[in-house]
Amino acid sequence: MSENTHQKLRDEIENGIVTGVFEPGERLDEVQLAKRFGVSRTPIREALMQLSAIGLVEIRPRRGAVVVDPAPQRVFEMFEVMAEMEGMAGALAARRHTEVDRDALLAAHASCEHSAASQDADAYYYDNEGFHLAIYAASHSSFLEDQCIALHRRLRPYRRLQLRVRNRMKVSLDEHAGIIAAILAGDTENARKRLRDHIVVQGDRFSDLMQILPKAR
Amino acid sequence: MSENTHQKLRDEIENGIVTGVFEPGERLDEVQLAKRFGVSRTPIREALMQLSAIGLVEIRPRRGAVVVDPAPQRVFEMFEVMAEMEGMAGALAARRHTEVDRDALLAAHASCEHSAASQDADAYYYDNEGFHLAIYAASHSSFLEDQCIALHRRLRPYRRLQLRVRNRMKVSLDEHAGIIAAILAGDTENARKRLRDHIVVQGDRFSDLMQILPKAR
DNA sequence: GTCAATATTTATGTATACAAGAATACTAGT
DNA sequence: ACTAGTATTCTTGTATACATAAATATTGAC
Repeated sequence: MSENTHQKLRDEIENGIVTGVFEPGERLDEVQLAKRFGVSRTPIREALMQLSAIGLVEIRPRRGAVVVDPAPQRVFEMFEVMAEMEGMAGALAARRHTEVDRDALLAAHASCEHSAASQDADAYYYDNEGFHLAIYAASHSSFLEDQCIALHRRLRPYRRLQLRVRNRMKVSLDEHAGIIAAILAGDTENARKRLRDHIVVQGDRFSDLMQILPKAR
Repeated sequence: MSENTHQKLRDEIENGIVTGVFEPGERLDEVQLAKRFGVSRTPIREALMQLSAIGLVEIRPRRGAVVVDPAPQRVFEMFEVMAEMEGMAGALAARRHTEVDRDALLAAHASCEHSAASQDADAYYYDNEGFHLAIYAASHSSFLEDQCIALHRRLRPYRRLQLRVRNRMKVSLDEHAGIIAAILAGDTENARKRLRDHIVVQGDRFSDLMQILPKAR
């Protein structure tokens, strides 16, 4: 290992959790992970410590680490907060966006249109992320951007499920169009409201998804 | 050490950073900390890992950990986000607070009045924290509450400075009264606005404080 | 005397060893 | 056969050892 291993392990494991390689509630055995990644327990533990600090895993004393499995109520709250933060990012973006930001937003939106047109849910999922990242960047608040990215990341698994909902891509795309228009027009409160609703809708749909989720496991 | 050491160390070091025992920019030497707390480097490192995950320290590969010293711009952004989150908590509290919450809010407010009356800045600082915690709790969103507490904690050092500003206690108290009234009246948007402004004012004052800060070091 | 190249030292990163608590298996007694 | 108590195993938590990169000091040349 040439460079800092625990950093990479942190990313690997975090990614594994977010993409479902490690399922919620799953026990993360240190020696098992160590073998898996071909390292000793030390960097594994350091990675798990970091993940516990950001709330992705829970470490119970003397009983090891498990992937947190937030109650539906809590996930709903996370969407609620996400909605507010996205709204804030949109409001700031409306006020502060530069020409570079505008081009990035339009390009991201175009990508979404493209993948929606070809009915490619995976591609749309990816491009949608880019769209939201562009908004965060346009807010010109690096702290808000960091916070949004972190929360967005944690909600990934739940958001991914939502694209399976019928017609969601089309609706999402329409909402994006309205959001972009509001931001580029400099209409802060409209941008805030539209983004907030955009996420809240996802949260509302979430209750439907919770009905399906248990079966998937 | 009978129980999980790294957890305690994490809290100790975090507290040290937040209260100024470890100054921003200060290098956190592992062996030094290990000696200081009478443990080996291992749990110290695990504690530092956790602190780096929440952004309180920065770990540069092979170059050790330092207490992060956010640029003024970034601190301002943190206040901006804090304002929005507090506003959200207030809005939710206005809608969802129970009788227990109401009593807690009134009690917290009474404590603030008391310490303000006796011109005790330290006591007011403490009671003020209790007031805000009561609002978070009344929001009945455990995730929002956690986020607010975490951010509130990180802004502690900067907020502490602000009470030195002349008359700040009196003004703060008046604002609290308005906030409580809005929450108890169930006026969500008024509560949001008042709380947002309450924090933003702190942020605005912050620019003044940045002029003083460099001298203090 | 100053700068550069090299040697030494110091601190971090990772692995391993050891200690102790929790989970599990096993044995004995009813 | 089932329960309770004990023994064993397994895993985490902490300490220590070793390797390696960065920082510092030293020496030599100009």
